[in-house]
Amino acid sequence: MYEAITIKDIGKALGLSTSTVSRALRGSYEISSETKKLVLEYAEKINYRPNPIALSLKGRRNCSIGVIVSEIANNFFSQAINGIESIAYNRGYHIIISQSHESYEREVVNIQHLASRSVDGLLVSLSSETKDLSHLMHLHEKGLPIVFFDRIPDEINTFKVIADNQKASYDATTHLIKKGYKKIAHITNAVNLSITKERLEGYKNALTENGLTFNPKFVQYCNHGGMVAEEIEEALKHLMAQKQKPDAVLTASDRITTCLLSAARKLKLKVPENIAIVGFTNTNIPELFNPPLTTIRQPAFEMGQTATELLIKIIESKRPITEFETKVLDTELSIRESS
Amino acid sequence: MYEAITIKDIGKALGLSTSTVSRALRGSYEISSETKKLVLEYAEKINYRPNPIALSLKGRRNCSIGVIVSEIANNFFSQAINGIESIAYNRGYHIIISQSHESYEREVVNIQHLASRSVDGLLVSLSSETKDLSHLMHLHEKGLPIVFFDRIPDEINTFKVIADNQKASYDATTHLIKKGYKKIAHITNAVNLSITKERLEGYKNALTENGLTFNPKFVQYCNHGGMVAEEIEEALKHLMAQKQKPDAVLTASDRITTCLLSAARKLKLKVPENIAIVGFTNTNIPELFNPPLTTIRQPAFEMGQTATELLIKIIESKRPITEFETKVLDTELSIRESS
DNA sequence: TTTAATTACGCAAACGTTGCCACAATTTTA
DNA sequence: TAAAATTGTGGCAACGTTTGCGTAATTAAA
Repeated sequence: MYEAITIKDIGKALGLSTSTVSRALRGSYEISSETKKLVLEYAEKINYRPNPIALSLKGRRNCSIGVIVSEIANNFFSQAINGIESIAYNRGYHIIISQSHESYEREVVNIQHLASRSVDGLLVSLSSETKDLSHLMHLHEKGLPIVFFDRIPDEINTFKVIADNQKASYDATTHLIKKGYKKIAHITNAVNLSITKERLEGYKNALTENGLTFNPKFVQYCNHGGMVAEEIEEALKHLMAQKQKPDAVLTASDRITTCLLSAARKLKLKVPENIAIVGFTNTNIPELFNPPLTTIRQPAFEMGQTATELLIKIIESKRPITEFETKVLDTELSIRESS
Repeated sequence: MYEAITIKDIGKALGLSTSTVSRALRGSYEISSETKKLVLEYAEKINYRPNPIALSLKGRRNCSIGVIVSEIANNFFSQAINGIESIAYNRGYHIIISQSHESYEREVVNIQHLASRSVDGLLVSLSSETKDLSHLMHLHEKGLPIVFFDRIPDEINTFKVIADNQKASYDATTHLIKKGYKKIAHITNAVNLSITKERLEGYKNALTENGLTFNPKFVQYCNHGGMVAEEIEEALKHLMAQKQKPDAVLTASDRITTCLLSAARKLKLKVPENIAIVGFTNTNIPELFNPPLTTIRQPAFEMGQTATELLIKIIESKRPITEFETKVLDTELSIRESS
């Protein structure tokens, strides 16, 4: 369709074979400098661009990175993607973004699509439904570079980048306790996500270290991670229907935090008088909410950058890397009027 | 690297030639039903997936759509992308998302990358820097299906999908006038964008039809469309430094709207007492702002859906389509306390 | 029974590129 | 002066798939 210029056309025009042209373009030492010059100049003139598809077929790198996240309509992920892009662009890589919408099936399909289009590496944040990792394990074993960020698995040994979730929710919970709240609930993501476990851990630790007992009924899991507003409303209703009503909530994701504020308003609960809110969110405008939100901000941009640097390191490494680490980045607690 | 199963492997295992296997898989009439069954079952068993790269090289469709927007960290675009995906997924297409970050150069590079990876079609919303359309024109002439949405060009004749921007800002401005505001400013996007012109037009019309004179000094253009917060702050300062100070502002994009609210707060301006705000934004939570925002909501999801349906129509059409139209979808004005 | 039509399959080329091997021409070494 | 090494280039296979053409075997028509 787009009859692009090929190496053949150049060869024909210059009376050279395709192999000579190919080598000339790649600057091979076995081609005379006159021929090289001739080819290079002509290629430049007619604006020749190698066909990446043909290169992929040949199994060469094509300088593209696949990214899969659950939702781009999420401040954390869109900021992380911007971080990813900022590094990728400078290093000459293109990124291809895909969403799982928290669906295991979509995750599998999209990852397979990316792999089959032979991206050079994958940046993955798992969907909340994902329990079986064989789709990724398989690719990883075959040598496809993969770096996980935010929502990471235990089973695969590679670079991982996360925020210090445990410390973040420990600090946030401690802040609530210091403010005098004693019945602190936790509305969080799907139970199997790494971030859920880490954040729950920090929350628990803060409670017990401050002499409060952990009440499992105060933890509400949202399988859709806030994508379905009703879920959060239900969670809040559940909490408020208990004889022990919470006086504060720690929320574990961008959407859960805003949805909860919305739900509280619907249920005519005043924030923070009836219920205080501290939440993980990467919104740019926490102070514009009513009331201004106390937030835990993840270093999304930096996480994206770090993950990408590590991925490119694997991709471009001469020898297989066997020593991996998990980078843990600090979060930022900003106290405002919602708590 | 990922030694995937090929048609050759199937052939070898079943004692058939690759051509027979290929035809059997595609259900060709010249293959006996037994052979077909044999091949199909075996392929299913070993989970054969055709290599999309090889297919692309052969010039066939590969069921992928390239999407380019300025920023995914923008409610309008992320919702539009979700609309795009909802249709694409059902029709068996994958989408590949790319951002221009309002940069002409990035737009060109990314579009070329998408085209060279042989996507079947392109869904484009122009960057605010884009004036020269030759990169797209060229692809369009070669027959690559393209559908524009939101930020559309005049020069290329194809399907386009937009919101009724003119009516939207006409109605919003009229609303402000009815509320008694008389000095209405307009903070908008880069001057060359289609949406900027359309929205300015509606704003002007509303003013003149209500006996107010249009004051060019009341229009502030933001080349970064709100991606740079300082830009909006500057714009507001400019407006408030005039002897004729505005008493209301119509903002023309997601980020401009929220940034303006933020800037107003910084400048100790009360909303709506000192300055009323009505803005284009697709935030899910306009009522959570302080004050709740009067918004013009674009049907982002539907726009994405419509654009995708049209694109697939072009892609799958047997004969070239020559009759194109521009779909105009209605917006929704929701009046809240900011005006 | 001979010829024609049909069925079911294989061979090989093509897509754009790379990389191994071969080979002629030139230069160096013995 | 013959043999060997070097230089610059072309030929060809390969990546995975599709497809036009050829053909053997079977069936139908004459």
